[in-house]
Amino acid sequence: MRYSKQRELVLQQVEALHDHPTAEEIYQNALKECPGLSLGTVYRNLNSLVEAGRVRRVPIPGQPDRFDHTLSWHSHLYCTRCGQVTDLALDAEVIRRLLESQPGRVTDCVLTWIGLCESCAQEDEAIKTPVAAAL
Amino acid sequence: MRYSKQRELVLQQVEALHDHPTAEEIYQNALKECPGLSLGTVYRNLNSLVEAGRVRRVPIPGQPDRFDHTLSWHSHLYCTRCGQVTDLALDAEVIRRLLESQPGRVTDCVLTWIGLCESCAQEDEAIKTPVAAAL
DNA sequence: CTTATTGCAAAACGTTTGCAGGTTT
DNA sequence: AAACCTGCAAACGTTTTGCAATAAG
Repeated sequence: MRYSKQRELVLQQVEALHDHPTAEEIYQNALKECPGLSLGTVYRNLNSLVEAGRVRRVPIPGQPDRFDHTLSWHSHLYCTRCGQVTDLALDAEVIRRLLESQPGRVTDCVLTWIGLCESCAQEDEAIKTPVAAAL
Repeated sequence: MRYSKQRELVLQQVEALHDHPTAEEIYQNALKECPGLSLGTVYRNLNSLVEAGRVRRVPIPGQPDRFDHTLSWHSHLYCTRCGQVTDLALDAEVIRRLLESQPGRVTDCVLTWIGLCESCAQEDEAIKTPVAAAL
């Protein structure tokens, strides 16, 4: 893999944006520092960076892929209210038990939680109980 | 939700095809029994059946959605060699520990294993060790 | 000088949607 | 009759691709 200004910039963005940006978000941010950059190049570079193991792809059902600078294994919570994706650590022993219980030759595992993040869960609670919120 | 021949047929197909068919596969099979059926209708009905809880959607990263007649919670293995999706039971205690450890208000969880299914893992082994396979 | 990488635009892909007409209740 | 559902085709959002031009080694 040859050096390229564009790929370096894409990697920088993924490492700078810690909120699991989409390709489009990475593109919009990178554009500020490299006018003329094209979205296709961002996609191509994200693919090679994922393949090279420098970046992780975070697939979210029914949503565009996100990208993660954290390389160690963890799970994600997709909040259906605010759209935010947050990292969730998992008990190491639970992971080991999961991995050990699998037949075949597993190379990867995608674990995604769907629901409300902590702050949306709180807000939602407040909305559901307006009386309590007014106190 | 009103009765419709097309929706009934889509449901039948999901229940008949136990290999996690895609919308396209369901469409192709249903077409035999209902010529003139349209793909859009299959998508619409799959969506309403999922919403009604009669069918489960199985999202596979980078692949079209699959649909599952099994309603109880389980995980899936996507074989990157043959493309097959197989059900994988999970230890109930492990699931409970996973769910309990989550913050926010989780409503669903998608757990997908990526790798080789048992038969592809075997074949792959045979290819990698041709001498052993010849014995 | 060779070949990877780029920007651009077009296409691919899976899926949704608007509409006019047909079905169910 | 009112609502729902259909087929059709067009549109959608995300991602990939073919191409000629540019940049890296």
